[in-house]
Amino acid sequence: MSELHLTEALDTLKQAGIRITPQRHAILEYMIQFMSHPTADEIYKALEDKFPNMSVATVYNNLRVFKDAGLIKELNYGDASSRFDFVTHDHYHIMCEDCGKIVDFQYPGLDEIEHCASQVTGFQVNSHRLELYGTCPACLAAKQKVSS
Amino acid sequence: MSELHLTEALDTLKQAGIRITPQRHAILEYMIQFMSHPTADEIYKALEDKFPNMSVATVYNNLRVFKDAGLIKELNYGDASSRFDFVTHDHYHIMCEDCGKIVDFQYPGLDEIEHCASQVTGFQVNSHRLELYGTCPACLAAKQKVSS
DNA sequence: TAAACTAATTATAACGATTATAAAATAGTA
DNA sequence: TACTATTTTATAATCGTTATAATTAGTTTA
Repeated sequence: MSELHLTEALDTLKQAGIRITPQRHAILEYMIQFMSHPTADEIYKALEDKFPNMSVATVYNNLRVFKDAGLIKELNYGDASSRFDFVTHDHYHIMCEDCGKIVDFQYPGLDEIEHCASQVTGFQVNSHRLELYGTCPACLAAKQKVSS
Repeated sequence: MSELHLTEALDTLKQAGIRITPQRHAILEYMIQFMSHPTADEIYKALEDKFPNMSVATVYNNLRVFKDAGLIKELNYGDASSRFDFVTHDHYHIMCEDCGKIVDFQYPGLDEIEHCASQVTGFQVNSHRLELYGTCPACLAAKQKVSS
């Protein structure tokens, strides 16, 4: 399953004429295997055993390469580091405001809103970003315990 | 109209025990009058005639104060500077990927999606963020001209 | 397979937005 | 008017990210 994602991803790169280096292979492998939403620095730290000489710039460069190739998405959160998300199927994110955990969830097409906005503003709409914020079950439970 | 927003905003601050300084007054006035989505630096530059000695830190500090008081919202765009939006009624933003222009538009309640996500993930949902991206009419026209 | 060409990596320094700090100034109140 | 906590200012620091230039290494072609 995750093997498939990896070979597909490598194929996409090859198609686009992008070289497959060991570092790129490892970064992709990491993102697919853990399916988390890591920062560039987390990836860098996770791979420093395997690549003691790898530069942070390499991580950033390659994340941009992957992003341009459509393999991953970048999630911005103001001052904090960007997080990167391997693209599988369309999904949205819900983030815990207490612990920062990010959970995926699916929701059927919001194409409707893109169409509506296009009508009203005259924009040609390419994409949208939707995120929810709240408190995750674990943090809810923790709060419950404190207050009781 | 914008007068009303200003006095309301000042009132909110007073209620919260936050002092009204000339700088705060001017920043609020600027945001309400132009109803744009300025960066901290744009505000800083716009007010440097009135306050030649004002520090950038003052702008940042007060934007945070206003944000905590619920008067404004912060819009993050990765590496680029945050933009700040005076809160009036609920609306969403659509951004031009070519020139960076941000336009407001309204769309009736997406409470449905908050409810749905809550069911699926077990989160308590507090808020959401939705943004659209595309090309504005002016940039569309410019492209048309070039290609014809 | 080896040479050649080009792209990628590394190490480092730079950048830019934002924040921390400490001293000076000031708003709000008694 | 005087007091006191808050705010402003000026400056330096921080941190994520990117630019640069030299070195290394994929890939292609002979």
